[in-house]
Amino acid sequence: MSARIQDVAREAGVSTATVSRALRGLPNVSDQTRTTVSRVADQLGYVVSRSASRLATGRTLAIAVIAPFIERWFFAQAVAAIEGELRQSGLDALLVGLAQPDGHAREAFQADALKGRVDGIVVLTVPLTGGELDDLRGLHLPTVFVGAAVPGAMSVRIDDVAASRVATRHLLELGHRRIAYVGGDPRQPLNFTAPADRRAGWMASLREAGIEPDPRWDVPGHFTADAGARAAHELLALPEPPTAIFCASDEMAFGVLAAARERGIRVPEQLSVIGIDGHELAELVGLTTVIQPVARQGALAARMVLEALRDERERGQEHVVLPTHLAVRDTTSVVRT
Amino acid sequence: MSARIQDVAREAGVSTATVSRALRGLPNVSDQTRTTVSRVADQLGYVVSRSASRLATGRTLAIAVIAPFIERWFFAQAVAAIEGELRQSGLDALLVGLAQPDGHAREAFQADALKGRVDGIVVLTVPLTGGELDDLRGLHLPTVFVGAAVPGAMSVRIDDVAASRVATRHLLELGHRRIAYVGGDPRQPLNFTAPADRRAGWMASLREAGIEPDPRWDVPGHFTADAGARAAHELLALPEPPTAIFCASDEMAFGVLAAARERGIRVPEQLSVIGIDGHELAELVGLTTVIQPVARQGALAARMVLEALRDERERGQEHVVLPTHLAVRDTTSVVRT
DNA sequence: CGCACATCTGCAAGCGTTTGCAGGAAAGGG
DNA sequence: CCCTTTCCTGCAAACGCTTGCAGATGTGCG
Repeated sequence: MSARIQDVAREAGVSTATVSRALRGLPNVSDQTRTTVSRVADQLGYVVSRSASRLATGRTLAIAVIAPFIERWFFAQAVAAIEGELRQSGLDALLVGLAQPDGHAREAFQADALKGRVDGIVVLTVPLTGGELDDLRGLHLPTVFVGAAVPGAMSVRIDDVAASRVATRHLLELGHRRIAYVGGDPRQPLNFTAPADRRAGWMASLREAGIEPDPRWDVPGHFTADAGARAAHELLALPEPPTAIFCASDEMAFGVLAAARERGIRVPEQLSVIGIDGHELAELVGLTTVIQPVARQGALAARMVLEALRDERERGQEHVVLPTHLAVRDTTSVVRT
Repeated sequence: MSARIQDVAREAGVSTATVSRALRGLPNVSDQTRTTVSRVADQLGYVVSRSASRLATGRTLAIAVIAPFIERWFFAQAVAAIEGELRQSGLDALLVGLAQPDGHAREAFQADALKGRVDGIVVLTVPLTGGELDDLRGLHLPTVFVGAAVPGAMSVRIDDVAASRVATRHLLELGHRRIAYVGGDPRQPLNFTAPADRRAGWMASLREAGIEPDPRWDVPGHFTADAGARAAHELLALPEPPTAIFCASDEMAFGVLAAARERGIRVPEQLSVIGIDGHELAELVGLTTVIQPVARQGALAARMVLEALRDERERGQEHVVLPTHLAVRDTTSVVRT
C-alpha cells in the first residue's frame, strides 16, 4: 500500500542502506545520491516506518508524560508545553493519565507498561509510592520530575516553601493575623511535596510572626475550585473566622471567592484571598497570587529529557528551581480593624 | 537487558509461537501451557516489545489526538476523556498539538507524519484546510471529528445552532433586544463550523424576533478570556451598548464579566451575560450558560474509533449529536427598562 | 606509476514479534 | 482396532528498517 524503503531504493537505483543513510542525513553519502534519493522518496510519498525503525534501533522516539489529571489547569498547561517542545524535536508525547473513571482515586502506576515504549519520562506532580518510584527507576530511562525534587532523577520545580512564605508574608504585612490555609489532601502519599511544602511555608511564616496557627485554619481543598469553596464555607462559619485565606492554587482561590460572594462577604474589605499559580482567569478576576511559570517548567523538563538523551554519558542529576513572583491585585488588602 | 520472547520460550520449554499465543489469549493453547507460560513471563518480567509487535502485525495500538491547543479548557477536558478511554482498551494516545510557539497561528497539519504511526484519529475542533482534510482522508484510517460534522467521516458534536438559539432566546425572553455576540475569529478557515454555527443561531433567533442584528454587536473573541474582555470593552463603549452579551464560550464570558466589573457595570442588573460550555468555574461565578458534555464527546469519539477498529467491515459513517441544556444562573435577568 | 588513504555504496545479518502451514498426539466413531 | 477429527504445538517466513563490514572507486603523495 504505502511505499517502503525497498521501493525507494529500487526507484533510485541504490540499495536500501543508502536510502536509509541519505534520508537520515548521515555522512558518507554523495550529494548527488542524496538529492536523488530525497526526490524519489518525496515522489513516492515515502515515510519511514516508525515501527520498523524503532525495532531496528531500539529507540522509540517517544517520551511518556505521566500526570494524575490532564484536565486540570496546571497539567493542561504543562502537557501542552511539553508536547510542543517534543514535537519540535520530532519526538512523540505518549500521554499517561492516572485518573480513575471515578475522578477521585488514581490508578496504580505501572512502570512496566512503559518498558520499551519510550526513551524518557516526564512525571508531573504525581504522588508516587515508593514502590512505583523504584519500578520507575528500574526502567533506567532519563526521567525528569516536575514539581518535586526526587533524589536520583532530574527535576524542575519552584521553591514551594518560598512561594508560600511570600504569600503568607504579604498577608502578614497587611496586618492579618488569622490567616487560613487551603491546601491539598493531607492523606495523599507524599512523595510529591508541593502541598506539604506550601503548608510548611505558611506555618513557618506565621510562627515567625509569633502566631500559632490554629489547626482549624488548615483545611483541605483538593486543588479544585469546588473543594476550595467548601473549605471556605467551613472556614467562614468558624466562630472567629480568618480575615485572610491563602490557597495553594488559584483554582481553589476561585472557589473561595465564590463562597465569600455567596455568603455576602466582601473581598477584600472583609476577607483577603491569595492563591498560587498565575491562572489566566486570576488576572481577570483580580486575584492576588504568586505566579509560577508552568509552561516554562514543562518545556524545560522536556528539554532536559532530550538533552539527557543526546548526551547519554552524563545523565544529569540536574535540579532546576524556577523563580516565582507575587502579583498583588484586588483580593488582598489591609485587614479591617 | 530485558527479557525477550525467546527467553520466555526457552524457560517455559515451548516455542516462541506458543508463548505469543498463550500470552495474547489466543485459542488452541492448552490451559496448562498457558499457565506455565504466564508464570514464566511474570517471573522474568517479560513485556512484549510494542515495536516488534507493531512491525509484525501492522497495528500500532495508538490513536492520534489532534488538537489546535491542549491548554485550553475544552481541549484539556476532551483530551483527558479520550486518553482515559483509550487507556482502558490498552491503546496509546499520541498527542498532536498544532499550536505555534507564538500561540496564535497554528502549524500546518501534516497528515503524512501520521502515516503508519496510528490506527485511528480523533480530531478536535481543528479548522483544517481542504488540502489537509484530503491528506487526512488519504490515510484511510478510522477518523472521528469532535465538534463538527465532516462528510465521509464519523463525528460527535453538539447542535451548535440549536445551542446558540437556546441562549439567544433565553435573552430575548428576558426582554433583551440589543444582544451582542462574542465569538471566534471570522477569518479562520471554516471547516470547523462551531463559531459560524453559533453566530448563525444568534442571528436567526434575533431575526425571528424581528430584530436586525447590528454588525457592531458581532465581535470576535478568539475563544479566550482575554479577547472576551477586549470584546466586551469594545461593546460597552458603543453609544448604545447592548443590554446582553452572548459568548460562544464560557471563557470568553469570564472575560466579559471581568470587563463589566472593571467598568463598574453591574451584572445582571445592567448587563446580562451568557456563555456556552459548562466550565466548572461558570457554576462558581454563577454564569448562565448552555452546558455541553465535553468529556462525553471525547470519550464517545474514542469509543467510536475503537469500534471502527474492531468491525473493520462497517467503517461507520456515524454522526452523533449530543444534547445540551441551559443552566440559568445569576448573570442573566430581565432587561432594565 | 604504485600505494596508502579517504569516500561512497552494497551485502546481509540482525531487531522481536506474529502467523500460515504442517505435523503429532489425543479423542471419538464405526 | 483403525480412521477421522480435533486440539496443540513448532517451524520458519515475514514485517521494514538499521548498521557493521567489506568492496569499489577515486585522490594525493612519494
